Amino acid sequence: MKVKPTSSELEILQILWKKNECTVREVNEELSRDRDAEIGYTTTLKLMQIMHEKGLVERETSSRSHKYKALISHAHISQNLLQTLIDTVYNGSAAQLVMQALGNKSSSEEEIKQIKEYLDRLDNK
Amino acid sequence: MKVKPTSSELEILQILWKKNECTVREVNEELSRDRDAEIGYTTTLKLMQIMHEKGLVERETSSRSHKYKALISHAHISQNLLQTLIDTVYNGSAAQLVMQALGNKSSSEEEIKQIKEYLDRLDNK
DNA sequence: TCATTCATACGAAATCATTCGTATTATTGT
DNA sequence: ACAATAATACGAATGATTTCGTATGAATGA
Repeated sequence: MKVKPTSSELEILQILWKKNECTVREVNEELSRDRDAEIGYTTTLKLMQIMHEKGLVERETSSRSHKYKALISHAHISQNLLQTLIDTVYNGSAAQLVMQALGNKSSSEEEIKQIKEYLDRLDNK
Repeated sequence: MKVKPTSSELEILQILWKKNECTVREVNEELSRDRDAEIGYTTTLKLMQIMHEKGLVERETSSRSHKYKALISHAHISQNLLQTLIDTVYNGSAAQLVMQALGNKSSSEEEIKQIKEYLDRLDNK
């Protein structure tokens, strides 16, 4: 149950989650856009081949340019990363993390309303 | 402004934050306790020397066994890691992260109450 | 057809992080 | 005083991740 994608692998998974299905070229272009530097095509290819060996992605090889898909869910990985962060940095307290997350300017009125509703729903169980 | 401690460095920072000031030996013992394997003294030493070069820690060299202190705050790093997680995994939405964090069994009644109070306080501004 | 283009496969260099061995020097207790 | 103990410094092995070059073969179009 311990899936630990490296940080490059995570970047690629992001893209696959967003687009659902991708060729290496698509991923490579997206990747080069995300970082500001250009990244070699074969670099991306190699990474994705390794991910395939590890079982992180599956691929459709019927057409010449293979189509890749993520095999682990976004929910699964994010849950994992989140838990790791809570354990290692917030000393196990989800509340602490939550409060820091909300302390940012990045959370709007609307978001906070959503969260309150969510908490109310949690309460009613 | 981009401080990116490696994962070993982060482990050491945890210890320094908790104890405020440490010798290499103290860190080494704590570290060996945290992982279940023994870790060589010089390994820890080297790591801390590198952290010193990088400016992650400062040290007091007046006594024979140097005293190390973290130079970056827990708040700063955790904010950073959190923001990275939100950006890369939750597509910039703190609310999404918060909801997933609270969906765990790891958050107790008490924690949820705390968060609600916190949100109310946020509202009154 | 055949040169060009574009895909995969794969080895290996480059980089970065972790780990430890050894040398050297300071401290301590008998 | 001096053997044993314990600290730093530092080079270098190991291991993991990232990057790319080159070989090869399939598709494309002039």
